[in-house]
Amino acid sequence: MYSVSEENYIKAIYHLEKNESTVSTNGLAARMHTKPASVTDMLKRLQVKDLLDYEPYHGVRLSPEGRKVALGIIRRHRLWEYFLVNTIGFQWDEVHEIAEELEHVQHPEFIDKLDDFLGRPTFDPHGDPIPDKNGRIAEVKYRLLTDANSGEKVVFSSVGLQTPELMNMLKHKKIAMGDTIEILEKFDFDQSLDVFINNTSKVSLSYRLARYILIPA
Amino acid sequence: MYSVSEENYIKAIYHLEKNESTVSTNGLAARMHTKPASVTDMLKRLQVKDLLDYEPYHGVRLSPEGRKVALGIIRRHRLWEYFLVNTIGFQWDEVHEIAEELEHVQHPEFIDKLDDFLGRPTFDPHGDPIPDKNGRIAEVKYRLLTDANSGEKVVFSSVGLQTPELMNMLKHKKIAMGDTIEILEKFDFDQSLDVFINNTSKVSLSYRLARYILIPA
DNA sequence: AAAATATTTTAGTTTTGTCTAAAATACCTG
DNA sequence: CAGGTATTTTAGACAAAACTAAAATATTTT
Repeated sequence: MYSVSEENYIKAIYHLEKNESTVSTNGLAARMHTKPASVTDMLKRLQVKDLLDYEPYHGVRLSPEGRKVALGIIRRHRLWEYFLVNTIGFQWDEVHEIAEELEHVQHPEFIDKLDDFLGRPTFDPHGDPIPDKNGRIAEVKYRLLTDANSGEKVVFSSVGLQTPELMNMLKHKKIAMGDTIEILEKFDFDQSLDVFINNTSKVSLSYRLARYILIPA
Repeated sequence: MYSVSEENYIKAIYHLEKNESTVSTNGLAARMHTKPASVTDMLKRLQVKDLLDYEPYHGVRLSPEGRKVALGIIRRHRLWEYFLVNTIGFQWDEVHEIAEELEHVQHPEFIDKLDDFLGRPTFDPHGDPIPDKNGRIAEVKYRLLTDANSGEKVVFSSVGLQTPELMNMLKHKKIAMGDTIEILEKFDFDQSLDVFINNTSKVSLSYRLARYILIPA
């Protein structure tokens, strides 16, 4: 249907739209590890295919069709992540790259069968909701760990970013999804936090790290 | 590592080498549904990458490295076929196309984990042997159903071709892998066969069809 | 062995997706 | 609001993988 490259652009736009209302060429280029000129080229192609509304110099938004395509890609990605962790035993922090490849294998009948086999899961191992076969997706509200107050005891429920760098960081600090985090102290000086993990180990988290640790709203 | 297109050429050459000792440009073009000129282009590229030995006008053979790559692709293809049938419930005649896409997802660690999860199977649902992680593959000898004698009772063990057309044909005749086939009569006129399937139903098979039904040697 | 035929390669295009350098537009600041 | 900076687009190239048409090489036939 659509090429791997086209799908990756659609997916990136979808994710960027969650933060900014309209997506910029430079923003897309940064996220895709490509140059702004290449982005412009692709946007023009995707515009023709009615996957997005693109106004030169004024950013881009997904069309309804584009959003549908995006949800399909995200569905495949997250189902595969679920499979990799719950079926064949990967750690939750190892699966993003592999799912990134698998998500481009289309064949709707196949994906639905995989979905059934997995038991129609609604959340992937990172805490992100999985769209169902009709594109319906749970609206989940998280807040950042940095917004929790001193003394609060919360559950690590999702990550705000999925790079190997972040995964390494978390592994090194021995913090995993589902862990209980108690805020011991918040430092004004550098916004860093001291926390208590699972009532067991005391850890210090920088502001930049804590921003990507999501907890229930 | 290698592109999808490169992998498909490598795989095709590997399969063609099983019949002819050296593979022709036209033969490859036919199998790849492409033109001879395109094949020549690709052969030159693959030659540079040391995946094959190519002598202009005199055909091509895989290099040792090329053979290694081919076995990796075939391993992935057949593991996925096994997964599709035995894990998520596809019929054995529906899985070839999907595996054709999945086989190009690399990530060795992932494939080995999948292999472990499946229980390191040695044969795929079509009766073809699956290379292990070191590229070792069972040497299986089959003969064609057309070589069986009248009165013989044999087991349908593998197929000589994997096209939707053949799969449809077999489904229509209600013949599946593992079935017992008794040769009732062989007709000299058109080389067709009358056979008895699972001691139950009498079916007539054309020579062209029976040639693709493989039985233990 | 020359002619006819079949196979294969070369040459020149096309499409997709990328790039760099330069031009155009938007925005920000004084 | 004019000038400077930042962002975005255009123009022109390139590589991969395909194509068509024409040229080159092999094979087969007589």
